[in-house]
Amino acid sequence: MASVGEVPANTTIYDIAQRAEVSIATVSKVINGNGRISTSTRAKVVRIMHELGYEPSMVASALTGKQTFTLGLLIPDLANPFFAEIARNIEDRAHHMGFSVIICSTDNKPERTERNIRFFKQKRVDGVIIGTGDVDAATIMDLLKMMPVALIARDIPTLAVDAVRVDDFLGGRMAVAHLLESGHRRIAVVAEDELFVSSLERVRGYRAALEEAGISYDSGLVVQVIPNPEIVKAAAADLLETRSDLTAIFTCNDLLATLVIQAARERGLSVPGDLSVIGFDNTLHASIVYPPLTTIAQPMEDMGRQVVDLLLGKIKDPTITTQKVIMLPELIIRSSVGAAGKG
Amino acid sequence: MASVGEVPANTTIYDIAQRAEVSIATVSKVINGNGRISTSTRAKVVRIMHELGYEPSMVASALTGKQTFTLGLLIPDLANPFFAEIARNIEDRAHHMGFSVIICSTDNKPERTERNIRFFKQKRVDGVIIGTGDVDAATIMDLLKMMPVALIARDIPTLAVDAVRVDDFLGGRMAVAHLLESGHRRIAVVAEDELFVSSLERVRGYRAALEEAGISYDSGLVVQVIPNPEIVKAAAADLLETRSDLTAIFTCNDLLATLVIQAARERGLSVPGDLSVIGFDNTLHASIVYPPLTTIAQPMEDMGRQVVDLLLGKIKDPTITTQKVIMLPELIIRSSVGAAGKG
DNA sequence: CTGAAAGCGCTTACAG
DNA sequence: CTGAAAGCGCTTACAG
Repeated sequence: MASVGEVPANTTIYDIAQRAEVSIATVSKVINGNGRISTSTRAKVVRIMHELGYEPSMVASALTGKQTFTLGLLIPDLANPFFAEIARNIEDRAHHMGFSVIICSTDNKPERTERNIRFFKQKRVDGVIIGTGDVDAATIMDLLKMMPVALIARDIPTLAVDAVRVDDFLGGRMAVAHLLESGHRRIAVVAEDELFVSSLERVRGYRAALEEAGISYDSGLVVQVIPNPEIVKAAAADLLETRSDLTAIFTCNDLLATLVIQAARERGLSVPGDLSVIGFDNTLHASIVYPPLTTIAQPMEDMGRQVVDLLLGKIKDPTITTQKVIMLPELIIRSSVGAAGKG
Repeated sequence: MASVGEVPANTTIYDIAQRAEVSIATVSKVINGNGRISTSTRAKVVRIMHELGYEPSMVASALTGKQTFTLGLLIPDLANPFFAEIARNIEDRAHHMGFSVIICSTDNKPERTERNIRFFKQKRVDGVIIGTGDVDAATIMDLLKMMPVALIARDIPTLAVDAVRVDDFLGGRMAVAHLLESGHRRIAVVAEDELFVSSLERVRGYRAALEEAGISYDSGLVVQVIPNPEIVKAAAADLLETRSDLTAIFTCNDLLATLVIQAARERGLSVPGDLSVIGFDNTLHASIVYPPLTTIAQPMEDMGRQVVDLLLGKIKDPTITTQKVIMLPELIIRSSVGAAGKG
């Protein structure tokens, strides 16, 4: 009963003004709750807006020079559980603050990235969050001329741009330290390709942990893959074939961990009996898979909230200080890591 | 080198017109590729737009009465793998057709749903796709007065609204038929609550399959849960405890299947040795979990593409015929179903 | 407390 | 082939 069916769908501020016998300026003021309006006219206007089911046009108000209250989000793939969870948390926080978000998956393909960035510009989004690895410093600087930008789950340290990420180096180090503590010495690492800068950092952490333990680096134990299930499994199978001395593998995310476990199982190895595997991210996957994954957790909820808050801060006041927020990863112990020497 | 750094970020059509020594109407025509423009002026305008790094404002062009080239998408939860994959496919198709999509997760909470729908109206999206179960017929009819609507992965058969979904009834029947063929007779079903209408249909399929096999219906074998991991596992444990005659369970989605398998394993039951489990959806999960899930596949890619095409068709021509597209599910055999009577 | 008027950056007939 | 002008639905000083 709130809306009268006969009224044309595209009711405007003029219709409201006319019926309420006030000016559109007055209507605008009650909509936005600013200016001094008498209680009675306010009530009248509100009632009429309600009766007509009027919804003010954000496109018109955006044109008037205000914001679009829209954020752009660039991620590699929405179907990737980690980015789906990140996107969900970003969405939640943005909505809470009155912003909507346009999510774009790029698959790390330059032409898609470029297209989406142009799209964001044309849409006049108020700011953009970048979670893909294929946007270079020059592109970001260019974008920064038009609107605030914030990085999520990655960073370009040399660039003055807000960023929130987990300490990937530390996380990688923690993962390998846990493996070392469990007695493992021959430890491989499976990482994503260089488009995922974070993977590189995690591998650095892997090297640091080994070094600290006095274990010499063996480049044959480092494998980089593109995130395709078949390719990952093949790479893992190859690794297990050629390096039978392996007792543990650190995989740079949970999905890789799952695939590596499958590859191990297909070769008759039990996890963690014959092979220990530790993941990274702590997505929904980690707890649902068998065996449940010991992994390094990223605080995805905090990260999503923080990156939105940083970006909105910049939107409100462009002169605010740029920040690099680095969150601490956390070791989550489940069942995919066992003591060495049982195999 | 395409853009000149000194130019203010907010270049408008007036700036282009001025520098190109033409009218804004002419610039508008070259942007949109309509009207007759001489090759030389076109070239000149294009060059200047390039030099100034000009991107036309979609908010201004939207206001002029055209479209916003934006779609709204309402789903229960972006972090749910099924909806993440659906959203990804919708995004891909929409982008391909020049539209962006605003994704909103509602968690099936009425206040969120209502808020998001109002948001879509204010944003003047060109159409909305609904994949949540909590939007009733009245709300949809109301929304239809303002813009085209299409349903994904659900339907309200009595309502004249475009919809694309899989045949849930048939899928449920196929799942249980497969279990029956494997010799199972005592088969339970674990479904989501009634907000997921599709779950109800799948349970109907379950009943039909049993009936056709001459097995009488046992309401104690039907359990409904809300999709919370702990609750699902508790419900499954309870079911396994009280009904030790069970040899198979049909779960209404892959996530439930995974949780049921965990619950079974925690009770010392092996899958499929002691208990067979068949899922639904065929998300990424199904192939990644252990044991890999035998499940009923939904053609998510086709569904995403189709629902976008239906909606865009309606946007282009509102008088076009409304369609209910029902896709066929497909049985995907992996390893979670075994022959009965081994336990 | 209220309103007239200019302006946001485009598109679209219409005239030439 | 090109341009002047009206209009899309708002907001924002400014005046009263």
